Amino acid sequence: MNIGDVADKVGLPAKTIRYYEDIGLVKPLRDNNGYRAFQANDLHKLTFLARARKLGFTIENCRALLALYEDQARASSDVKTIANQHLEQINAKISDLMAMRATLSHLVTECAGDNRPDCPILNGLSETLAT
Amino acid sequence: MNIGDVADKVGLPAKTIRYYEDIGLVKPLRDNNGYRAFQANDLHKLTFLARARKLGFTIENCRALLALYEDQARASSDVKTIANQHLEQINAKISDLMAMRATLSHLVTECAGDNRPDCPILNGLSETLAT
DNA sequence: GATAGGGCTTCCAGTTAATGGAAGGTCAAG
DNA sequence: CTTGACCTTCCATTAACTGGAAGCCCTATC
Repeated sequence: MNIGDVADKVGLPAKTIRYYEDIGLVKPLRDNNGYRAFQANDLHKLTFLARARKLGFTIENCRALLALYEDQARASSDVKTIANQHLEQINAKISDLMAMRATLSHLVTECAGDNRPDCPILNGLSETLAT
Repeated sequence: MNIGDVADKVGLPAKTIRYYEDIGLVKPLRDNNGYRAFQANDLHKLTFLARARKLGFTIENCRALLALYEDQARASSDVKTIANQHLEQINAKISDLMAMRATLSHLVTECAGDNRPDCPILNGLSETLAT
């Protein structure tokens, strides 16, 4: 299967698939004309990658997960460890963002948002923030 | 004031302050020896930048906010618009992350995490995700 | 006066995960 | 045989820094 069809099937841009080949995540065969010839196994891996990336795993985590995915003798605990670390990072990001939101929405509600120059948002950014 | 002292005061690495000069956010004077000589106004701007960045504003947003900050005739509504757009982006990111967390933690709770190879996390990533 | 240290300077390269675009080869239809 | 849609590679760019090399400057100590 050519790259365009693969892109449609797995929901990744062709550019991204070429990039994944560049960094060694997939190794499609080549036709005589030089076109990439993707096999069923390549499609599985790309689908796997698309989903793992959508869940926010880094490329390096994806590489590790893919290796485990292909290792029939893997221990599920290895996978769980990676997933749990990632969950912790997600939680940390959510906390960060919620703290930002609290501070910023507090500033926004205090701002009249009119034609006058007096602005609690700018004041809040220039004075000490009660974070 | 030299860059090291400024870095300590405003809580930004010296590297970052030089970078901010590179992209035109601050324009410190220079001493005869070529060292940057930061004035009180530079410190205010850098403090402002540090706080806005900590709230997740992009550099370009910071540039716009800084311009408004220095514009005595600004309308507070201009600031509020930027802040509100940013709030929306924060909310969108939080939603994204919470969806990721839901899917991933579901997969994780189903995984035994033992020595056996059977792993619902990898299965979930290779099959269709119930996102 | 020599030297050692710490701080300062510039400039170049690398990070993440792609994305955009140029120049050019290939294929199927009409 | 030409047109248009694919495909190829390669280079540059994105955001916001960060790391490191090579080298100047300043102060203190021997």
